[in-house]
Amino acid sequence: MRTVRRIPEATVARLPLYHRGLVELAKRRPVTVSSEELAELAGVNAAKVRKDLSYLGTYGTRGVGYDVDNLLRQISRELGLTQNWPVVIVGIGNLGRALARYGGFGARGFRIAALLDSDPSKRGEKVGDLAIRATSELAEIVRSEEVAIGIIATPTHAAQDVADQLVAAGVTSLLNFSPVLLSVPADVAVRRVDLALELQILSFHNHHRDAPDPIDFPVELTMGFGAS
Amino acid sequence: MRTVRRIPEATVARLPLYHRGLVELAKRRPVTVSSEELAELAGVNAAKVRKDLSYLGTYGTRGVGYDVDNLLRQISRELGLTQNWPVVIVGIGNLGRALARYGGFGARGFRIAALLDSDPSKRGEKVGDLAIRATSELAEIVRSEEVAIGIIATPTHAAQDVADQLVAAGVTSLLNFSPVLLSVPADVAVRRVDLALELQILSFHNHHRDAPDPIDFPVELTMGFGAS
DNA sequence: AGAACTTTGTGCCCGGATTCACAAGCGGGT
DNA sequence: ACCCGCTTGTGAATCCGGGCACAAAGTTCT
Repeated sequence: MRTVRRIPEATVARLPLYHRGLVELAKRRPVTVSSEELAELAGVNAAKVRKDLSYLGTYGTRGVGYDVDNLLRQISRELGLTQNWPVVIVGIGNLGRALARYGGFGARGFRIAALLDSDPSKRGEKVGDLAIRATSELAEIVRSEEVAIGIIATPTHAAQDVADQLVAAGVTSLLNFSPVLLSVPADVAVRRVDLALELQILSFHNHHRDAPDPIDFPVELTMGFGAS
Repeated sequence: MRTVRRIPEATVARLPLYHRGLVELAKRRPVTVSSEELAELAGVNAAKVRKDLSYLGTYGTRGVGYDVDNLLRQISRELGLTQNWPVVIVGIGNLGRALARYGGFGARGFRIAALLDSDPSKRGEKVGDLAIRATSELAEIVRSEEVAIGIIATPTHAAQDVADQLVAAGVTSLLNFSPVLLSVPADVAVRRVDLALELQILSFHNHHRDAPDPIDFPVELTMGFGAS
């Protein structure tokens, strides 16, 4: 085992799954988990679990499994969830409002620092226990609260402009709900959540289930994704 | 070139990107696109665009590019977007409401057939131009409207139960917004959108940007994802 | 007609990720 | 103290997807 290996992106994307599985598990049974059980919880292969966890270090005990509390701590540390990241939500329309009221963030290491919208008529309106503020306050808020993550829930046409403002203010990670491709400096991390895109992928599978291309034979539908 | 090749899952996930790019493009300039331009629009490599499109058939013209209208038609056909898929949304809380009012679905081949919620006090309430109905009507609605796609926006604890009901009613594709792993028959396609998970991945990158593990050296941050 | 240029379609290689399979290591029982 | 059973950690094989680079094929210009 090496000093500290670089963690593959695919593994990073699964760590939150293990994290959640362990949180659930910890409520019931604060002892140990085997890679087999954890794999079950996360919906992946047991060997993958072991390899993923081995990137974090050697925290398992052969013949026994992993100590739940310790593993949870290690994953949290690796994901940086020991600190409470402040996030700002820009664009308080239907989606922004829903995100603002969504309880799941607070429960998992994130704190909504501010809600911003460019529409003056929304100014001051309360959503949950935060008031909507002007986008002009963005830079000031990001600086004073040390916000590192920005959520973009604006209409499509405003997304790039908002992204630019967020980056200029010092935000280094963006979660983009608009269906456009944002152009940002290479050292800014962007993740996009595109709802219509997800439906279109499902549409593809529906379509090819009912009407497989004539020449094609009913090939095994490899639909393990999503759950996997 | 073969008869009809199986389309790789990775390609399927990109077809919607090309689709959107082409829709935008078609508004301005109804002529041809090169793989280079399309790659730019979708944020991917030009060779990848050509390879992806070659799975659909040979629709390009060497020395010229692809006919925008035709390509759009072919991609739509492949994704099954020529028909207007009816979808039901189950769980009309913050998120369900936002999804119900989100205009993006209708614009891209989907029609919201019904909004369902188990809470009797919401029964009949209008969201957009649809009234909220009882989950007991689910089976009837799915059958009569031939709904193939279900969106689960319920609280976490209800998600599996709702999934079971949807599957029992004949829905073959699920878009799951709850952070749990749904267990469904192998021939049902599931995609999960987990908001907290996305933030946790961003958290990882933030964390490892500020405080790379001491033993580790500041390795090149491979953050092309999301935008790529 | 032919040369010069453009852009597709794809063979090939490479790197990353998944999975298998097994040796190494730990605990419990005798 | 030793053996047996269980579970981790990881080499090795495989699979899949990305990207280069180039031949094939079309267009335009002279």
